[in-house]
Amino acid sequence: MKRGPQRSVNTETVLDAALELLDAGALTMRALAARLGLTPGALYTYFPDRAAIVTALADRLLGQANLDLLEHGGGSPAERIVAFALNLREVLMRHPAAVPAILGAAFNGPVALRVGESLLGALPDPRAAYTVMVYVLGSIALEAAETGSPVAPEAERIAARRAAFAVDPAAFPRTHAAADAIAAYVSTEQFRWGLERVLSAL
Amino acid sequence: MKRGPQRSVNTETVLDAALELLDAGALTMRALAARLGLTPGALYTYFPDRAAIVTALADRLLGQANLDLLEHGGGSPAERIVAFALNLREVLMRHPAAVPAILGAAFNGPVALRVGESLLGALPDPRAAYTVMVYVLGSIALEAAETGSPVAPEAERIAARRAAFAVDPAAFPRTHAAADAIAAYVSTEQFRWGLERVLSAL
DNA sequence: ACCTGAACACCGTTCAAGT
DNA sequence: ACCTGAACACCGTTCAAGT
Repeated sequence: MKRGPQRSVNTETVLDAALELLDAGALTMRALAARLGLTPGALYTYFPDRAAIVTALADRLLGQANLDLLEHGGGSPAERIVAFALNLREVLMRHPAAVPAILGAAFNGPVALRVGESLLGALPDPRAAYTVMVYVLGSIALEAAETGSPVAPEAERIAARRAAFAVDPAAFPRTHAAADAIAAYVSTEQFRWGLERVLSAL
Repeated sequence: MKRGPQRSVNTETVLDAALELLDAGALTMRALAARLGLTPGALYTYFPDRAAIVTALADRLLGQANLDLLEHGGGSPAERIVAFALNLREVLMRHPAAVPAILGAAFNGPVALRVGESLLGALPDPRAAYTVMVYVLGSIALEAAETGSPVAPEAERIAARRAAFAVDPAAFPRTHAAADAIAAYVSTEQFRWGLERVLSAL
């Protein structure tokens, strides 16, 4: 399962190992160094501190989303936004532990700038573009917050939510009646439904 | 500025001190104990671990929002949702360091259940209600992520964003042209504008 | 430039023992 | 029930010294 120490260490191999550890909820400078066959202090040759590693990871992950779907995809601007958003959600939900970092470093990184520029191409009003970003990143953040690693398939996660859901029907009648829909809050269908509604208003 | 150790320690006084430390970005069990005139181990009489303190803090903060605005306020359901959302944003933005915890513990706490139930009263379709929650919590999370403590007034934060904003106009023409609007992403006006658009589609 | 060894200044949590 | 003292098993970061 685990690979041995890397042959040659560089910025990229440090990030590779850091992402694996972050996914496992065990990203410490000491664990990272050990995995690379180094002493903790050696890491400071590659990054100034731990936060810089996490920021670089966030930008790199954002870069794995397929921007072509937004820039050169088929269909209307709204359809291209939906396609890109679905892809971004898929990419980020592979690494839920990294999502809070992306929220934090959201718009400082070089990749984030490109995404923002392309989004303004599809949706020229910046207020509208930001509303979409808020919805997409907010959805992913809420979903990631309750997801462990490794990420279970969506159907399983929804079933687990449904099974764990128990509220007093007398105190919370509407919530109790909506249990099925609430369990499906983390579904692709809910994500798409909300996004399409939001886009229809912009 | 700082108060001395509390006279009598209980769950509430622990949370009071914990919130002050969280705001200062310095919530450690040792600092918390010291502020209460205790030894670190004594804290485990009140809470099972650090995470439980943060969760309790998140629920308590959510409880400071005025739910009456949503349940018994005047105007249409949409107007009541806007009024409550503005109030919630104000309450949470007083403690930006606590916001990630609220995102995480969003819907486990007792107060969160009450908020959800009331929201379903104003917006009976659960998919629509969740879309609103995503927008509101997403907005607040993005805003909180870039805010230090203590929180500067909104006008100052926007001016600082505008002053710090510099992108290559050749590489990012649309982003460059939208600089003023982008600086105002964290404004109350942007928050309200987006929320009203979202509500209009639901 | 890259890395080690060792240290510094911290963490959260546990637990026997006291009151 | 509440608290201390002391320990255990960790952290991130720095830095002189080596290559």
